[in-house]
Amino acid sequence: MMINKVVLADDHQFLLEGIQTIVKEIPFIEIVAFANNGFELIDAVAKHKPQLVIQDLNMPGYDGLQCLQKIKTNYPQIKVLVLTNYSQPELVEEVRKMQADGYLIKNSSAIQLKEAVTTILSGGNYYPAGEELKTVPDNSYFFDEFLKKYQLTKREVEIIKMVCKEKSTRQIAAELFLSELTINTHRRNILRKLEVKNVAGLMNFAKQNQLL
Amino acid sequence: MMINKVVLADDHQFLLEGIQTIVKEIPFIEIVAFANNGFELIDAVAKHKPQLVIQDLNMPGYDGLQCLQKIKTNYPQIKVLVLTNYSQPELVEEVRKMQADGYLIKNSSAIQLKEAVTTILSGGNYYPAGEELKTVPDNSYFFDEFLKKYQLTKREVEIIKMVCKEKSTRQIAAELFLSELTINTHRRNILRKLEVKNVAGLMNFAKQNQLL
DNA sequence: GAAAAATTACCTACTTGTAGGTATTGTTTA
DNA sequence: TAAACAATACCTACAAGTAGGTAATTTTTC
Repeated sequence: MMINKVVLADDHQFLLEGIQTIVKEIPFIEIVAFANNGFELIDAVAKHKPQLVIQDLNMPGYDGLQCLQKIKTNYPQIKVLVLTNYSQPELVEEVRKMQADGYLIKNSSAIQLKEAVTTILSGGNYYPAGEELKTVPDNSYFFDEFLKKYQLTKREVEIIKMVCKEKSTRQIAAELFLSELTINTHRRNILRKLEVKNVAGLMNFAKQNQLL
Repeated sequence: MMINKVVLADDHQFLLEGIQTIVKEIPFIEIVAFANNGFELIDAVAKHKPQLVIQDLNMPGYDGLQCLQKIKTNYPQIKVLVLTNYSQPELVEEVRKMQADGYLIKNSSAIQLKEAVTTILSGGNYYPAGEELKTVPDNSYFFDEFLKKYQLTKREVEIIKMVCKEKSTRQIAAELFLSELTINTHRRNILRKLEVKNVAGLMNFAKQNQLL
């Protein structure tokens, strides 16, 4: 079996890393390039002629749909798996029309991602059934990997989100029926794990990782 | 002279408002719809058949280029003015190829925006000369209007940006060669003007207004 | 040139966040 | 069933941010 070349494109650096750690576990796969925006993606595809492109929708420059179209027009043999935050059914249709070989919501599980990749590489399609699109349990994180990387617990992620919504320690404690001291501990652990030193740092992390 | 119907599209609510206040000062203009993403834009165009569309590139869902193409394919008589943050010359070419009638970097002046609109509505094109694309002085804000709305001064915007870069009051003071007490005052005024109560609120504002 | 606005600066007081330590309980997993 | 981890909670101390007041100086605007 030949080695399959893959190009990854996502404008969020940390997500790129998360996807990478999952994808490179799949046998017979080599990741040959990363792209942070549409321009880089088009360049990378032209340069490496990969078997598979895994790409985000909604990147700066060209966006994902635009890229998809370009790739499928110029290199119809290249497979494309589309990732997105948006679980809008309209988008699935657009993506399908443009001949993408698969579609995955970003917070799917690592297993689903691997399934999608192997299915597509062996010539199949990977589209979620209508039901799956709606039920996205908060714990089936595709970003297990990403959470593992930063060692964040579910509670910590929950608190990060609340801090980003401008809530104070006191408010968070009240909403979760916990002691302020507990929230304090969580906040301290969060900052330590993310290696940042204040709320601004925490929010920048959250933004870069689409936790918001 | 007939009234020209205009549709505005930008995914940043505050920017929509800023653009609106400028555009509605132009005579013989009626703003018939706003869109926060590509889907809404396409819907609005189909519904209102405007004379002019003013649209952001880089919106969620369809992006700007995609929308532009759809509009120009289905309604070639509709004029489109493209706004963008990116002063990438590659994009100008793409936009021009797709038959847009004008292109404007978002932090141009209000006067330039008005010029662009009137030029386009009287049948002309509005594209920046190569030079203008590079020299974007920080004070020629197209968002005078937006700043006016929140009454933010240049210094305040500067400090907002630094706070968002995780800098403490002390660090900001040191970098600007000012007293910490002064930065304190600025921060207090910023929070009051934006009607938020902590760093998280400030950052959410900055994010929504693309100040980062 | 006068008026208005922006920038700078100080004072005080209080609230919130950051940082270190430790420890108990419950849950997950090897 | 141990062992590991997550979640809870307390203590102390200090740093940083928030909030009110006032006011002098410089810059911008009319």
